[in-house]
Amino acid sequence: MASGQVHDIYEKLKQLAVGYRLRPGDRLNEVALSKELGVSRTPLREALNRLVAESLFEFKPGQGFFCRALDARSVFDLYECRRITEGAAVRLACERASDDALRALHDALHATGIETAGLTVAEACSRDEAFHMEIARLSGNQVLETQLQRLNERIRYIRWISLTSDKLQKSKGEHIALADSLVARDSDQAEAIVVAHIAKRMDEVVEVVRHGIASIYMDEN
Amino acid sequence: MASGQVHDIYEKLKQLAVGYRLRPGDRLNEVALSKELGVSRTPLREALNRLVAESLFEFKPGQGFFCRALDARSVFDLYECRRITEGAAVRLACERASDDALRALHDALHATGIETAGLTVAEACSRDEAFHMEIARLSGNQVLETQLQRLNERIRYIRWISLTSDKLQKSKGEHIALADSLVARDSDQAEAIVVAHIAKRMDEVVEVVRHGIASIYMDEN
DNA sequence: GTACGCATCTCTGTATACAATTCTGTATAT
DNA sequence: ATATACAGAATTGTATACAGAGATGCGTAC
Repeated sequence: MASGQVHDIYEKLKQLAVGYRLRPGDRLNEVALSKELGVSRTPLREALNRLVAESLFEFKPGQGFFCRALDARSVFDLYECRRITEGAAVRLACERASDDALRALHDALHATGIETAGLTVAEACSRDEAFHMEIARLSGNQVLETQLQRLNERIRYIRWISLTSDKLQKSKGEHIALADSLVARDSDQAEAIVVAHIAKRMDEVVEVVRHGIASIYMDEN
Repeated sequence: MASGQVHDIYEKLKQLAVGYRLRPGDRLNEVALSKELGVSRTPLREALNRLVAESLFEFKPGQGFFCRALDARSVFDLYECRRITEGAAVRLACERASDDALRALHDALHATGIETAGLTVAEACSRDEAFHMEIARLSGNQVLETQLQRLNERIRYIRWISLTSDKLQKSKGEHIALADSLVARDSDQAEAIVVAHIAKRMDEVVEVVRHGIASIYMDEN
C-alpha cells in the first residue's frame, strides 16, 4: 500500500481542474469528492494542499478548498511569464541542444504537422503545448521546464477555449519557422518568433477572459 | 479554530528548511516534528505536502518526507532561472513602475546602504533579497513576483553560506548602479547590470556547492 | 568473519470519529 | 417586503487509532 496514492489523487484533481469539470470559484465538497475518487478525506486533502501550493486551487480557512478563479489580470500575468520563460528557454535550447535533438524536433513537427484537420481541439491544444514543452526540455534547465509546465497548467483551459482552427493553422506555421530557426541556431530570430507568437495570443486571450468567462459557464449547463 | 493553522505550520517548516535546521537528504520524523510544533500529524502532513509542491521537500512513497538535497546542477538551474526572472522583472519595472516608486527604491537603498558593517550575514542577506524582491514587485506582475520568491526560498541557504563581507560591498555598489538605471528608465542598462550581477554570483556559488556542501555540514555539528 | 534470513520494532499511510465552525432555511419583527 | 435572529444541518479541522510497509538488529549457517 505504500504506493503513491496521494500523487494519483493529485494527478486526477489536476485533470479535473485543468479540464474545468470543477468550475472556478466553486467550493469543493470534500466528502463528495473523496467518495467519487474512492479514497478518504485525509489523502484527498493532502493532494489538495499540493495543488494549493501550485495555485491551481485556493484555500480559505474555515471554508475549505476552492477552484481558483481566473481574472483578466492573472491571465495577463501568466501569459507574460510564459512569454518570458519560453523566450529564455528557446534561447538556451539554441545554445545547448544537440544537433540531433533539434533535428528531431524539426522532423517531428513536419511529420505530425500535415493533418491538423482531423484533430479535436483538445488534441491540437495538447500537441501545441507538447511542442512548447519540448523546447523547454531542450533548454537543459529542469527548473525552467517545471516552471513552464506549472504556467501551462494554469492557463491550459484558457488556451483551449480561445483556440480556433484558423488560429491553429497560423500557429503551425510559426512553429515550423521556429523549428527552422532552432536548427539554424539563430537564437535571436528564434526568441523573436516565440515572443511574438505568445504576445499575439495574449491580447486575444485576455479579451476572451475579460468579457467571456461568465457566458462560457452559462452555456455549459 | 478556523484559523490558518496549516499555513502557520507551513511557514514554520519553511523557516526550518530555509534556515537548514533540517539538513538536506534527512528524513523527517513526523511524530517528533508534530510534537515539536505542538500539532498532530494530519495538519503537519498537509503543510509538508504544500512544501513538496514547492520543491522544498521531497516525498518518497513508503518512506516519508525528506529535506531536499541541493546538487550543483540544481543550483545552477535555479540561478539561471533567477537571472532570467530578474532580468525580465527589472525591464518591466523600468517600463511600468511609477516615478515615485523608483525614487523610493533608490532613496531606501541610500538610506540603509551606509552602514553595512554592523549587520550580521543573515541580515545582510535578507536585505539583499528584499531589494531584489522589491524590483520584482515593481514589475507589476504578481506571478513573476511569486516565482522569484519561490526561487529565492530554494537558494536562500546557498546565498547565505557563500556571502562574504567583501562580496557584500561589491553587491551594494551594483545595487546602487541598478537603482540609478531604474530611475533613469534605462531598461537595457538595468537588465545588463542585473544579469551580470547574478551571473557573477552563479559561478562562485556553484563552485561552493560542488565541493563544499559535505564539509559545511560536518562543521556545523 | 561474513553473509543471509528471520523476527521485531519503528514509522508511515489512511480511515474514522468527534469537535467546532460555517452555512442554510425559516420564522419573526419592523 | 426586507432584514435579522435563531436553530438545525452540513462541512471543515484535527486528533487518534489501526493496518501495513520498511528499517534494524540479532542469530545462525557457511
